[in-house]
Amino acid sequence: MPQKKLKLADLAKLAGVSTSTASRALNDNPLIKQETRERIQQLAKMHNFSLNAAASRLRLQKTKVIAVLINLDAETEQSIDDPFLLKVVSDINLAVNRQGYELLLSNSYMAGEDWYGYFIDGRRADGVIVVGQGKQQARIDRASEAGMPLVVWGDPKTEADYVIVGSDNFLGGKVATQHLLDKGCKKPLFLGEPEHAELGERYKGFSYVIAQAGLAEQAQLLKIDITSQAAYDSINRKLRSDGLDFDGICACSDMVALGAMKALKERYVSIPNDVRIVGFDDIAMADVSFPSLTTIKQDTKKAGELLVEKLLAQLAGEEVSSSQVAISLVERQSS
Amino acid sequence: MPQKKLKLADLAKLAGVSTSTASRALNDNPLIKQETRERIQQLAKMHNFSLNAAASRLRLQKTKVIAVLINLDAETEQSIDDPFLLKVVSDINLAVNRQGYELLLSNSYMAGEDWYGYFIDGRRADGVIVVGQGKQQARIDRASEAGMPLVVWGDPKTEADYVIVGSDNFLGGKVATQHLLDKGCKKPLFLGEPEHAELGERYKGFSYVIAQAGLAEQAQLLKIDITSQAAYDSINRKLRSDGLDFDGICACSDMVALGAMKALKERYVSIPNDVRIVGFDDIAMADVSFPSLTTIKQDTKKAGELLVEKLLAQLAGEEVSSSQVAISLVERQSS
DNA sequence: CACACTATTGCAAACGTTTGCATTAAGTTC
DNA sequence: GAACTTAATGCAAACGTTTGCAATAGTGTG
Repeated sequence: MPQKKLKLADLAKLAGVSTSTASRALNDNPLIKQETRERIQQLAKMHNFSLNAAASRLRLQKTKVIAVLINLDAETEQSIDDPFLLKVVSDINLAVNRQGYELLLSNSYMAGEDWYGYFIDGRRADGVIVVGQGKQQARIDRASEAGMPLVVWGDPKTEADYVIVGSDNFLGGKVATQHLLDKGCKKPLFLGEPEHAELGERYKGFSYVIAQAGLAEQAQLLKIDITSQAAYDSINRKLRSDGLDFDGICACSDMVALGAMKALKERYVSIPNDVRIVGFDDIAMADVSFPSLTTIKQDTKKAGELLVEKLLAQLAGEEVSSSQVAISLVERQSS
Repeated sequence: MPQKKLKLADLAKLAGVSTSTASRALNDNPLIKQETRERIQQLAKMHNFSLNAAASRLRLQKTKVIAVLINLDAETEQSIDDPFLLKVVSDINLAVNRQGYELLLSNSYMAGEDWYGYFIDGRRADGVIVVGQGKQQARIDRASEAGMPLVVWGDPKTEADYVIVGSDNFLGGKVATQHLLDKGCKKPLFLGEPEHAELGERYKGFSYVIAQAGLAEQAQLLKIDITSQAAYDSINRKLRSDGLDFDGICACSDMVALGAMKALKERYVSIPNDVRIVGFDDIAMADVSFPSLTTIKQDTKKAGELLVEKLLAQLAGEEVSSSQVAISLVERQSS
């Protein structure tokens, strides 16, 4: 069996120094002679020594952990399945690691009501990144007021007293819509949920371009839940009741776009000839679907880095503010 | 600003008892009078008190944390993007929480060479769940030998001295292939990587059914990386060079199946009339694609629960063994 | 050589829990 | 009422780090 866990004191004894010296040596403290430092570090490596993180955290009052809180819808402790959100988490993970922090994956189920108490007082993490457009506004506000280091992935334009990082959704909506018009659409349809913070901005972008082009009369809005299933159902229903009274779809997400596409294809509506479609997110499937999906790409990699950067800056006591990451149009076959 | 963090001793003072009593009360220790217990628990809630996890872990030598290690391919610190793996992680997360544990999301980049040292000695987690068919065999073995509580998501049939949970891939391959034959395929093609543990089992299942049906001559194997892009490219290449010399595809994953489907659709090969396709995993997209994809569903929810259950059993000192979760055929339009 | 300085190292306290053991209070038995 | 049991609580040590301060050794100066 693995011999008893080596603690710092043991390592120090092996090296013939005091624990203090060993501790400092491992942390590359210049107080310790270069030579001694290296010797101890080598020794540590040789013996597969690792510091007890619990002890270290207790002493330092810092965890070197960032919690990522995935905002589940309501209290239905369902798992997330939106591939885009998972991608965001994955990119945050990378950024967190690159900064030498660890990632505690959590959700509103674990964290309960009092996020500040749970994460910060509980010394589980030094700060929190909230992912997911949730109904948890109240809890976020409370945690933020309590002084919890916090960054949210969402719509940066939202008025809030905490830092938000997200795409320029308004611009995204504009670009997508303008692209549809450039391709000749006369009767565009917005498919999504305008009440929602981020999606609402996209809708505003849509409306703005429509108004500029003087197409307000011909444009439509189809309010749906943001799932591919809902998109599929509602497009189906609409085709049955109204017929094909649109020639372009600006979808609030790729999953929604794909759901809509499926409904159209089933009814032999040609894409992009009869209807052009633009999605949002650029998930992996956008490229694989047929026809491949034109979409607004969100730079999740950059976003992950920004989120972490800003959180760390907060921890360092700096003043930080919300910011946007660029979006870009990825033109494929569906338009 | 939030008043100074309340510690257990403070709470005790407020309640007029000793720290020991307070501690026991919060842990519902029957040594303490019921009435006192309730009083203190209420007080704790009132003051939003939470225990310092770092201190608690130090004292208990337990973390109540489970690490999930995502096996990145090689050292290319790339993020994961396979939606299926992310789904697995998400379901593990749920199961972990349900058991009152927290989830540390990690990867080979953070954990370095010596997993035992990093997670266990380092008191970062009590046990580890490894996700993802990786090349990290050596590290897994080493950690397992060192006595690290460990469960792996993979192919349960693999000979190993650690516990593996996964689908019955052999059966999955058989069911998928049989389904193709039932639908009338005469010239089936397996699309995937037979060297790979899990995928290899699926291929064996494929081969088994083929042999039984006496179709060994007509069947083919197309070895590819397990990405939709590789599938798309290789099917394209094959169509160009060999023409359409197959009438069914047994794909090793849904992403691969979708990539293949795209290539076929682009060349106006009719699905399922000319070629029938069966995928593996049942990711969200399988239902949304057009035609929707027949596939072998892996029960990730059940798998997540099993993984966690077995890990906790190990922690409790029980003897546990590998096991399989059921698979099921989800029949859709592509066949 | 005494002095002041600097470069290294060690001592010991503190971080906030949990728990074995001792203690007290209350109840029971003869 | 003494002796004994049981119920409830408190004392103090321990978990393994990190770090302010003290101490020592080494170096150069007048």
